[in-house]
Amino acid sequence: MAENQKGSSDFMDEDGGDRFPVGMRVLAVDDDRTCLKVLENMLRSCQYHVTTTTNSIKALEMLRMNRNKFDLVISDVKMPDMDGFKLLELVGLEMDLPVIMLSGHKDKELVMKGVIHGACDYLLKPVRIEELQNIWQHVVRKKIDRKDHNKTSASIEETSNMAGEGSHGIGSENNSDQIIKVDRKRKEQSEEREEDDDDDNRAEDEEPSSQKKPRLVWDAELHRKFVDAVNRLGLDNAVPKKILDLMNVEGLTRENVASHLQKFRLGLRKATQQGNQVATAFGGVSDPYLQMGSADGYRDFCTPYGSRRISSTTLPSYASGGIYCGLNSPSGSTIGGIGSSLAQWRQAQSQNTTNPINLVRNYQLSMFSANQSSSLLPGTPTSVDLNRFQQSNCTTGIRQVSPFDNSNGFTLPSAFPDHKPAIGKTNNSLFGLSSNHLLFQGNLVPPTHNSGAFRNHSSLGSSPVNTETFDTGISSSSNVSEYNERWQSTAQLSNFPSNSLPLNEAFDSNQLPHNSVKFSSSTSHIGNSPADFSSISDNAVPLEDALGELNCQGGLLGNIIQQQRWEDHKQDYSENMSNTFNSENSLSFPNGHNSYLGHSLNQNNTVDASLVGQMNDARMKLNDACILQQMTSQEGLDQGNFAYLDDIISEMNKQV
DNA sequence: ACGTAAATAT
DNA sequence: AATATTTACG
Repeated sequence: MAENQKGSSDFMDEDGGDRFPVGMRVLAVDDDRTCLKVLENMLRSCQYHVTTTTNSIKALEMLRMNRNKFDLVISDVKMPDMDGFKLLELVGLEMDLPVIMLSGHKDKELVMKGVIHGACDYLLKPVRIEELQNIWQHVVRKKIDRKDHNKTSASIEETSNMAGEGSHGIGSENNSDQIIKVDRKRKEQSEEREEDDDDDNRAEDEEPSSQKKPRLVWDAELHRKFVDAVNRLGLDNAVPKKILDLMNVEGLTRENVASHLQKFRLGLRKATQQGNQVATAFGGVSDPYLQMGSADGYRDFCTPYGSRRISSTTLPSYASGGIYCGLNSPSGSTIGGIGSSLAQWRQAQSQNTTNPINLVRNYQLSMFSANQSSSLLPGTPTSVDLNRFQQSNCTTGIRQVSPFDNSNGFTLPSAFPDHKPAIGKTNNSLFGLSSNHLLFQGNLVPPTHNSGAFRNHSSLGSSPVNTETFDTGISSSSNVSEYNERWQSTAQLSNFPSNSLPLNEAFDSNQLPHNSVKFSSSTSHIGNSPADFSSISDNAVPLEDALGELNCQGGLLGNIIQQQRWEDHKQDYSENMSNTFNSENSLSFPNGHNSYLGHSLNQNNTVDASLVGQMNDARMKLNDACILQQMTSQEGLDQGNFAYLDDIISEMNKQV
């Protein structure tokens, strides 16, 4: 009756309860073929789905191989190779399935042994069908026990899920909480499945009595909490348990956190490593972009939706591009702002992360290295690191849940309720970035003068945008509007789901708050490309985020980032920078949409490879600088470390 | 309780 | 095939 299977999977559910015993999947084990046959027939008559085998070892293999494919095991006690007790023991250990022992002897000892080993019942041989008709109760009992256990051990929030048992316990509905469900043990699986007497295969229904823990997905919100917790604890004290407490997420287990922490640290490590590599190649490598892409394991860098990449072979070094990373100057009012406590920063961060846009960005941005972080402040992960991790996630995250893909049930608006700017302005002052803007200056960037340049242009649907203009390399004298148009289109094309809200609108510079980090690049006069590209993501983005932003923009548009503060020192570092900053004509560029540009670019072979190379450099340097900046801020060593920053800048200048 | 590595799931 | 998560273990 393989047909009944269907029902068996639901039998536990409220609704499926009606037919429950019918189709219950039973594995009968007995070395005595005759007895087995008899048993089988009786079980069948009870409407159970029966699978039989005369070999206990084989039985175990079958169970291991078909986890969740059996609801109950009924086994003879005395068997060669492996007796029923052993089987019982292993089953109990590995799959927590109800096991009924069968024996021709009623020795108290044996019965006791069976019970001790976890047998849920001990039947004496000859078994009467009446006895078998009720064995399903053990399945139910088991299930109930498990349920209770879970509830006590970890507050499983989804009682409903529990009821459903087999259902998946992750309520992704509310981004904030995840639910973990029943746990089970998993084991190795031997791959062979053998003959048995009759059928054995099952369709893969889901929830018999044993099942694995549902996979927890670390969505942005959850991760945000995680990062927040880690931040609060400090990387050194951030241990699973503490993090778990801080996160305060129902159903989340320490293991979950530990696991995530593991990955997190790994990401951190990689990041730093990568950073070092980059540092090494600082002046030479022409295509760090690609290197990073494959070297650090973060594939699809900036191209979460696409796979096309720019060929490294076509990446000549970029001569005219340069990067100026003038994080806030060591002097100036900003510094005062920097005084904000880490706590504040954290708050800001969390707030920020809460922002839909940021979230999106996080998902999209790729992570970049921050080499110096470790060397400068050993053991003191910087927020950049954390961010980096987040970013790394985005790459993969996108795969699972695209923030832009409504089909995933991931809804930006609802998922990220507005948070009151408890810290308001403080928010951005974190790293002295408050009220400062990161200026993006690049010679390759298209000129823009309309603040609304990046607004949605629905017309762009899905058709490929002409991006020949991206070939700008250095020449680019194409007219501004055209550029804008293209950028817009391109960006949009890949960025905004047709039905999504025009995030752009939200970021219209006009509507943006002041204290946010901004990226603005204005006409660049460096080299000979009068290109001008300015973007402002004015959304109270903490440095961390700003970094991400920069990474993307810098990487894609390849250019220079500068903070307003930079002005103070621009002369010292670069003449080119002068008067290149005007955040006025800048257009708002929605956070996180930069990567799309990259994507678009990638899709166009027309992109000037050199640009990419340069962008990478820029990005990396920017990173370094930012990190430094960050560290400085955190450590209050602004002045002291500034020298370093200078170096970085000088380095960048050289390139230019 | 931790952290790391192996096992699995996607 | 590469990652992300879950488990097993010391």
